[in-house]
Amino acid sequence: MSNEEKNIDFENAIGPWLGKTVKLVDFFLQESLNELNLGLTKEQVIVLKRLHDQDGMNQNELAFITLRNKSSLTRLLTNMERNGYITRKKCKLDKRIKHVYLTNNGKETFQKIRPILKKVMATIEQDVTEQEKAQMISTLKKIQHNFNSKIESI
Amino acid sequence: MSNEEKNIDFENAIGPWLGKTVKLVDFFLQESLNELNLGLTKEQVIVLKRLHDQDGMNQNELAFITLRNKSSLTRLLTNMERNGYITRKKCKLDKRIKHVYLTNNGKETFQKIRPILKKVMATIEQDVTEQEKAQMISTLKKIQHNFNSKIESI
DNA sequence: TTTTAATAGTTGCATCTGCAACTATTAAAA
DNA sequence: TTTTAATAGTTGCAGATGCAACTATTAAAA
Repeated sequence: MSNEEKNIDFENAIGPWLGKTVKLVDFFLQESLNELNLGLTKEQVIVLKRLHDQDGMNQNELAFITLRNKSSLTRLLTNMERNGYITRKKCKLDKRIKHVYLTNNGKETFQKIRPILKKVMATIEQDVTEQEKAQMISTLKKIQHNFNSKIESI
Repeated sequence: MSNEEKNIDFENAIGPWLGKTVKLVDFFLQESLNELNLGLTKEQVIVLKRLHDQDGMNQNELAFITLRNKSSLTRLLTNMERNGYITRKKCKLDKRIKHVYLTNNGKETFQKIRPILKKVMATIEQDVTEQEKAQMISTLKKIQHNFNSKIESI
């Protein structure tokens, strides 16, 4: 059987295993959030987390740090603003820019979901040794580098 | 600083690194597909791949193997059928079931995207040693097991 | 200073997604 | 055999996403 005709093997490749693992983690995170009955999505939770770390980021920064494009973030924030988790304030010095802040409700809500985030992250690393963890992150960085260097060279 | 107040550290945790890596891979895959100008999405490509491996699966099996729920698959297939990549045929023995087949166009299209899939998978594993790869997959399996055992116990 | 270019954010459009409720069909229980 | 339960797939609803085109504003160039 020539190489051209050989099936692409998803069972022994890193990519599919990565994808499946992330889907499982995402499912478990969303499942845990649903139990709180706050109508929160996992995407909104990441935004809450990032704003908790650094309140007042502008939308550009927030889009970058949460790994989505700006139009997607716009609508994510619209939903979160409607639900009272965040507010947008136009910058006085540069009226193009909007800074994003947690409301009190947003801050309180983050405290409610914090244990869930911790639980999910702990479940991921359960029975994973420090050595495995370091090795995993190292290889992930290498993979990211592989793509970043390809993308930048376009 | 008490443990309750400590920030959740995304930089030294496996979860966020996994998520970021998968997003980067997905972006690169979609980017590569867009260059073909076939209007194909990465999700559709995975369906083509799975049907290429095993034509005629029913929707339930296809949903399971592609890691999505059945309603999501229904609409994915609707789009792919509209674009002439697949057909659905009602099973005569059990009229609830629909088998899904690649059309000739679907088969030809898969041959066009096969090199892209190979390229993406090769980029992921570029400069990754066999030892690293085995270690990575082993740890990913462990993580999946952590969640699967939690989910099953509900 | 006027023109041009870059930037921040929004919106239209199309797709993907999950949940819950629904239809149709088949299998199991009474 | 009639009733009940389970199964396969679809649909309404709402959210997330990316791309391209758009507005408003600011910065750079002529």
